[in-house]
Amino acid sequence: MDQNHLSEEEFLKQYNVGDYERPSVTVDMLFFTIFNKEYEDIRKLPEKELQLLLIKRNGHPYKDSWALPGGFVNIDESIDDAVYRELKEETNVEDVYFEQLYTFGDVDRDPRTRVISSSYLALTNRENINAKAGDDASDVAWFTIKKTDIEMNEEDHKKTYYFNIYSQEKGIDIIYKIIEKTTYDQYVPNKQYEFIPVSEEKIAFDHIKIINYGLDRLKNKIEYTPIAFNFLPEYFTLTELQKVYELILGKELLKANFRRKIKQVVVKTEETTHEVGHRPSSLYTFNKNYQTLF
Amino acid sequence: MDQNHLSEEEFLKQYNVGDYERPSVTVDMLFFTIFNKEYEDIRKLPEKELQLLLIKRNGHPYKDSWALPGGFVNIDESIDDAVYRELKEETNVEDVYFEQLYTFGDVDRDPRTRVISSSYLALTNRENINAKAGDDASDVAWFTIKKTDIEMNEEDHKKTYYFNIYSQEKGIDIIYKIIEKTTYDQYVPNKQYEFIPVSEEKIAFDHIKIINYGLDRLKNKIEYTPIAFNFLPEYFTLTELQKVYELILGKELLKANFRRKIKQVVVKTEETTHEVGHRPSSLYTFNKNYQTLF
DNA sequence: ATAATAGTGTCTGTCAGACAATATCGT
DNA sequence: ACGATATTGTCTGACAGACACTATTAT
Repeated sequence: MDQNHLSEEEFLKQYNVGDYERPSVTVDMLFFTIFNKEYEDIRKLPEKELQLLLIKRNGHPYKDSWALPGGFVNIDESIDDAVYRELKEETNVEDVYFEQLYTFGDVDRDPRTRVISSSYLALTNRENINAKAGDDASDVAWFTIKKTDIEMNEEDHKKTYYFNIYSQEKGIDIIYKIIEKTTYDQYVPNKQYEFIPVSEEKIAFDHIKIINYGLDRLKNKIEYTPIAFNFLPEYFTLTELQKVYELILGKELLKANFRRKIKQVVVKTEETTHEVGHRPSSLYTFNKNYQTLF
Repeated sequence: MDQNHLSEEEFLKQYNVGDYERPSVTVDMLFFTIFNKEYEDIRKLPEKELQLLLIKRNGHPYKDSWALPGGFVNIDESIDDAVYRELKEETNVEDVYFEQLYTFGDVDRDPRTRVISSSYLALTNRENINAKAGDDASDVAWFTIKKTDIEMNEEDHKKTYYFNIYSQEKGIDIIYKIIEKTTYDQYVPNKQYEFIPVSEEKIAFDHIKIINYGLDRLKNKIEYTPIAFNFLPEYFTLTELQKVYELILGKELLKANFRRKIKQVVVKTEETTHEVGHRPSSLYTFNKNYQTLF
């Protein structure tokens, strides 16, 4: 019995949700894949690119800007279910690794109304994906993501780099300049985003911030979890795996050291690559019984 | 102009939020401090305990159970602002480190209505805090948190431990048994919570899950960020700092090694402890110009 | 002297970074 | 033979874990 002499059952029966204003809750998805860019010289291995799925907005606000796919969380589905549903709706894939990133809840994120958005990271290899434009989108495209360091000041705890989001196929090039500063009183770096106008194309809402947040997570997690394997097919070469790591970490690795490191995480198969114009490579699989990663 | 021939300004003017059902959004706060438990023998150093603030629920549901402090996110405030406001309301502190943990959004979290909750970690040292019971609470208390390993099976990727939440002062003892399993197809361990009834007292909602999530984050982050310093006053001894680390990590550390490790992160002052019944210790401060942590 | 804590030196094994050397395929 | 990639061996320095030893205070 509570102070109104109601049992829990009675209380829930008479409970009224109330009609004060509630924010809308949405999910935004960072759907990353790795794209193999083939060379004309078949003896050379394809170059890998980190790509992100963006949709072109059909209506206001941010009309004609590129936004993360996503949508509202329905009243009768969990946040994870909403992500699952949206992934299936927009890309027709079901079996994709995803994880929650961060929930963005600033008041002025969306000029229409108050929107709180949980961002999610989704990773897969490029096969079987057919992204299609939904109601709210006039176009869908995979964008290559690249960061280029401009300046690194160790003493100052300051880091400046270009953030390049482009689609060669569509002829779109979007550039932001990002300045990261770690101040004395907080160890979470402060990030400042500046749009560099090279064309009319832009990233909608605060999505550039979310994209960068996702890249940071990816970079951290690849060091101590096996997320990298989500980007690759079941069988892959060690050079392919290494290139995934190099792409996410943004630096080159030494082959011998990399192989020593991931030895316990992969299993060698009898199969090799064929007709590649050079020494064939053994194919490996992910070792599901790895103890610790690295 | 969009498909209805409206400019962005016109669009926003006529935009209607719509009246479909929206979930409620709340924040739940994990407010951790470290408590110094003094010994009668003044020559012995106080033992440190990790403590968490919980409130006793006044009404249904989970009446008389212990819950995390928190509340609704208002329509005109950011999630962080809501946390800031709640922290001030419930504990009257303003200058506290906090960070977002995870947003829990299962459909059946709260029997009253659909509630999506962002959990936050808040850390401070115990001074100047006066928690008070709010409207929805009949009591507030600091609970000591302890984990005791029962079983660790390396091959099986299985870990079992007791999760003990108690207040000696109030004579309350709450125990859960947690089983963590890492299965082949996912590297995020699956956690199973079992309430061990030693008394009538319980943890409300899914808050035991949130508490455990926060402890995991704390354990991870203490290794590569200076969060530990939030638990200590401005000046502290290295033994105190080490005990904070031991508490969070759940294992003893070797003094010489610990000191070598944190050398660059602290600054030695001229001051020492006084009248402690043994050799006095130098007092140290956090070095704000640390380059990397460990 | 003893209890209790503070503070330092050093041995050892592990591991990451760097680099070198050898192997195998197609043209 | 050459171009391209595959695969393995090993030297070195940094660093974490373990342990031992010395120092200083109050009772």
